[in-house]
Amino acid sequence: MGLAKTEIFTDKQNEISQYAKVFGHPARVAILQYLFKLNACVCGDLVDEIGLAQPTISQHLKELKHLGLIKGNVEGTSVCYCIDVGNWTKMKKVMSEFLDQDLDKKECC
Amino acid sequence: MGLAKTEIFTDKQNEISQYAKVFGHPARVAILQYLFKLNACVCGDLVDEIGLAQPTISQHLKELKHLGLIKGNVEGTSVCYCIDVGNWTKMKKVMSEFLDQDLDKKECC
DNA sequence: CCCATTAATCGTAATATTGCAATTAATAAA
DNA sequence: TTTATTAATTGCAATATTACGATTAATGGG
Repeated sequence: MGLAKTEIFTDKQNEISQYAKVFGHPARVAILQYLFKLNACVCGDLVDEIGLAQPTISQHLKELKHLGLIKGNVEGTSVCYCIDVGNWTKMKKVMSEFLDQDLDKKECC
Repeated sequence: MGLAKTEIFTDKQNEISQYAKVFGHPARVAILQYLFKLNACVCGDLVDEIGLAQPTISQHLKELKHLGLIKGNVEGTSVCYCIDVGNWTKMKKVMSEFLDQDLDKKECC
């Protein structure tokens, strides 16, 4: 099939997995880390920084933008990307709630 | 292609994306949440709880086990699964480091 | 206007993922 | 030993993802 049966899961479960999915590729992780590191916006030197072709980077940026984790601003011929702090914070709350579950007496085997 | 060029990324970036990838499907999120909720081990009532066929659940469990996030214990004809607390903690550290980056002055657009 | 620069989009090939029916393996019960 | 129960494995179809070459916007400089 190749497609997840999202309708049988809760909105929260789908939300968590959507965020996780976008982090599920090292290129997108690298892009986000680079945007954080620069402390300022970056354009297409992501293509130089990461060793992937321009269309590939563009595609990854699109997915990050689609989830709202980054914003893009046109500056002349280039486009400046940066973290969307508000949405990043929202995402962190959702992911933390999932990751930080009570670990007391969970093992039995 | 369909395959990520993992060799051009750091070990950390690949580690983060691997963890994220396994959380990138609502069924696996649901399985983990259920294991947390029960406060004890579960066997194959995951098949009843989640609405997917037994082979499908089995496959998802395999992926979670492969990353070490859950453990399985054979008990008679059934297998009891539970969270691997130690590895879950390790994973949390890696993911938190990535998610909790400094958000000060990151936006430009 | 013409050309250079930059990034998005399109098309496509290779591979991965998801899901399940059918089967197999493993153990327990009778 | 036979049978029932449970879970893993196999095989396969449908779809998604990844990557990139080629092309297409879109803007700026001359």
